[in-house]
Amino acid sequence: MERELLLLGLLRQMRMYGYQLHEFIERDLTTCTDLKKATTYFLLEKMAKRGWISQTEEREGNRPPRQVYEITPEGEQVFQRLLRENLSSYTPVRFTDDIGLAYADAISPEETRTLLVQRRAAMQQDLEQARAIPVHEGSIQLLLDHRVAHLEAELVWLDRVIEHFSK
Amino acid sequence: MERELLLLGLLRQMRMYGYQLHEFIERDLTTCTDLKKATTYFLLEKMAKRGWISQTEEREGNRPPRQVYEITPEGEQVFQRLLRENLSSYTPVRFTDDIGLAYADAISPEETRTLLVQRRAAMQQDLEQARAIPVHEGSIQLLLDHRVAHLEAELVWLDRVIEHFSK
DNA sequence: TTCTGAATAGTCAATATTGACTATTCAGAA
DNA sequence: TTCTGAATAGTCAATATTGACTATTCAGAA
Repeated sequence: MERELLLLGLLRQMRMYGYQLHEFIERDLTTCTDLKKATTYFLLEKMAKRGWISQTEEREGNRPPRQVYEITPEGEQVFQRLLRENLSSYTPVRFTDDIGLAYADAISPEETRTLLVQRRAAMQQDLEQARAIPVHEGSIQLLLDHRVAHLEAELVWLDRVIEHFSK
Repeated sequence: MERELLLLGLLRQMRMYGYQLHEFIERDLTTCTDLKKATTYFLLEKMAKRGWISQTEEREGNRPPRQVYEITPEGEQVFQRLLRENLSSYTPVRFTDDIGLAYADAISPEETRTLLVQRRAAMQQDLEQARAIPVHEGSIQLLLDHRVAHLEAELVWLDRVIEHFSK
């Protein structure tokens, strides 16, 4: 239901069409979810069927008509419920990158170390990118802080791991 | 491909049947992935078709026959490739729980705070559970350390967030 | 001996997700 | 004016994932 919450929350701020929603999520909400375009359209269709959102065909200039989505009162109810559910509960993060670590004994410590140093560089770069994002207003800033805090902790941990494979 | 790496890595240590693999993953590798039973069987079937693993029907006592899976030389090649790929690359973590935070302005700071305090309790409990796990040997310990380090950083951040909604 | 509920081992139809494609518009270069 | 490649807006068939179910065995209680 997180993806639904995500879409409802955006539509709550303003009516939008699928492409627009996907663009926005890709640009500003990648830390929360990885939502592909086709999935976006699928979810919008589903939520429209359930009456959470309404769709209106609209055309602008010469462009072909677009489905513009708007949240319904029922959708607002669902949003309120999902929001409280989300805020009050905790979903453990999955570290898919750790799978390889579990099998690190399959190759030499030296090679593991070399590979992890590459990983570290990518992480460092991501951290720098996160730090470069200008300060946002409101609660969006919390997400940005989260990303930075998380990556800093990850780097500390990864350095310990690299150390572990350096003997 | 992470799920495939996960399964290949386990089968590399010993031949197993689907139920066994799923049990093991559920018990010891939940931090890495959330792999449902049905998906496990689907992936095993797929990898068998691709020749990464072989299946043998076996029976034990009165029980109905089971498909026992074993890694093939080709599967070992794939494992080696996937392992190096995994170790050298970095996949940003997705914080699905942050979606709600992005929309926190939809409800009062007081209620947000109350809800987040509940979340904090669940997180704290998870941390305590993580700390209670006895020390493992080898690289599995790295994953446990990771979980603890991560949760500690998360708590620090969440406390700042709760602070933010306490004014 | 019979019953019951947990553990074992899986299947299947419904649902969700994705990569790769189509089709149009538009801005600016040639 | 024509061409080209990026941006816009979406679709669709193939693939992956899941919840809810079936079916058997087994240990111990009654």
